[in-house]
Amino acid sequence: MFLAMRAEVEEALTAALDRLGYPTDDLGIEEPPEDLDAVLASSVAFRLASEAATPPPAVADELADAIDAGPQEYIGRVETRGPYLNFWPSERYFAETLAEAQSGEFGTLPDRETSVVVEHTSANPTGPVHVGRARNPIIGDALARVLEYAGYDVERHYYVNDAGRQIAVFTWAYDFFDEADLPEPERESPEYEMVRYYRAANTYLEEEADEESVEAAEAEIQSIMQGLEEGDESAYDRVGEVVDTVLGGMRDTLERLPAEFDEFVKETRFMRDGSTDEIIDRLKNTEYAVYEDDAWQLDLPEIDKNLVFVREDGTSLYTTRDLAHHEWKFDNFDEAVTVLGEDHELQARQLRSALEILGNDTDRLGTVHYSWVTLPEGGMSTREGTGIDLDDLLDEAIDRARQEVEDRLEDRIRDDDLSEEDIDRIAHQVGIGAVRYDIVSKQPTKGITFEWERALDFEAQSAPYVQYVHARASGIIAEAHDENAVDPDGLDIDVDASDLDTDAERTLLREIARFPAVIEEAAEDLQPHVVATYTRDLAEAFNTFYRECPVLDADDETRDARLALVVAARHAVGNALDAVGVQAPDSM
RNA sequence: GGGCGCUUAGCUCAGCUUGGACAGAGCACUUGGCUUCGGACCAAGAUGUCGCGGGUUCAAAUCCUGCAGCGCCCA
Repeated sequence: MFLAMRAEVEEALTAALDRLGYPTDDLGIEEPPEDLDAVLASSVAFRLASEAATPPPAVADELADAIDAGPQEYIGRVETRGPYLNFWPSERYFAETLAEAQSGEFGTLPDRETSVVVEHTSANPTGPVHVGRARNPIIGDALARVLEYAGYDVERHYYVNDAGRQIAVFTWAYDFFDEADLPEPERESPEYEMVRYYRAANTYLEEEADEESVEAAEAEIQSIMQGLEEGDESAYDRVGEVVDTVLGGMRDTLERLPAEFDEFVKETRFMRDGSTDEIIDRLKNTEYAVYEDDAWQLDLPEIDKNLVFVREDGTSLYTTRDLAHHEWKFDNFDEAVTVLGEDHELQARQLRSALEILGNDTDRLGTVHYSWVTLPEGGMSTREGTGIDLDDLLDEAIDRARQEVEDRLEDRIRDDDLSEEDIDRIAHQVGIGAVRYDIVSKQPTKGITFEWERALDFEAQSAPYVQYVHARASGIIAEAHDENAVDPDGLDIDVDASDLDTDAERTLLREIARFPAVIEEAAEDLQPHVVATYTRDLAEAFNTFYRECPVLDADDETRDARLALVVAARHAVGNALDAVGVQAPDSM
């Protein structure tokens, strides 16, 4: 109802301004400070004061009178406080919020009939997924979920860099080294087994081999790359075997988050189908193309650095192939969103600019950048084998969560004997949830230094705090279910929201009402972290309500109204967690 | 050298896109609350040169500009 109320406030304010002969271009809509339980406010009076030659508070009063005159559904009353206009919700606002949130779909916005492809992770298939890049699948998956809630038709893609030099080196190494000479893998999983060849190759080329051996290896690596460039099927097969094996293992790790993909799109696909060559031809014919230092470049407007799109040796570059990739996205989807590390910032700007030059509407392209997770001693590298594997982080998180559950087992008030399976389930939900929540709740552009204690802190403003609210709400509903056979997914009782008249109940209902607007904002700005911030506010409102308002022991009318409120809160908190990819346990 | 990003309480972070009501949370610290639906909770207290300087404005954490520290990028 928040969205509807905001629309109504905008309309009423515009009409009032119009009637009084004021400009309506800037309504100054904002949210009121916390000590006011109004839902919306406006500071427009400040801006009109000089024009009206009247002090702001007087203008505000004048506007309030003008608005009062009109008919309203969700605006209960308008009051001024100094120069500010504050809008209080009507009884109907609360009643409809309560009714709307009885649905398990609460927070899902109407279908936009717009398809969007979310590309995320896209890490080079060279070895185990490490924590340095772990923000990508977590942010990317949350973003995809938020967009689905916002009514988009979403596909998740992983773009596989299978054409770069690193992969050619890897392919050469896979043939060159004998497994017997390699160290034991850190885990029994394909990517851990395979990365040994990759690391051995880099050590060999950089430190161990004599000049002659390096030359021989380089010749082989070059021939693999040339083979790909020329469409040699045997080169694709050799590279494909290595890439698919490593990727298979990485995929298993990502599924633990869970981050799943609808499609793994290979870079070589756009070499094989000729679209990269076509892009090169078209770029050469644009007015921005220059031939300098034996390479074809684009002299992009507003970007100092030229974009090289054909190398000296005639081969294409990563970005050239990515241009073909993006035109393919534009052919198949209405919008495209990409989650990229901060190191791709320049590339992304060049890509956008080049796509524009090629005649594409780049408003359809959205980009989210995130900073690395680093260790106190520095960055993480697959090649050097420095860093924390995501598998290890998740294992540790689950172990610590399990320990936490077991420690709390004795002083549980609720006598619902947890089985071994329950403990295992909770450990997974809480452990993985805590990791995801910690990452998704921060702005992606801020750097994170990884520290075990901090990453696995279950107190703080963390997932378990919010998950606990869901478990509490579920507990109450289950109990009510036992007593009255109510449907836990929505109460079919005739409920009057006006029975919910304490501050705690009203505050909770106002928080619940905001959820769809939060989804809309997160989707619009591609910022899933605002949903995480919201879950905390909602959880806090619920806990205050929980403390002050007994549900099952209240008199019949109040009990039914409060039960409906608990159902609504459960849907809001459950779906908000779901939107950022954190599981909502029914018990913990 | 050039470009992009970050800097808010002792610590971890919201708020900045669209300037507006005393800058908000959590952790840690002090205190109170379990015969009551789940204490991974609630309530109260204390905590700030919003990196530094200048500018625009009735009004700046928010916009512009210079600088510093850190991170990243420049076939």
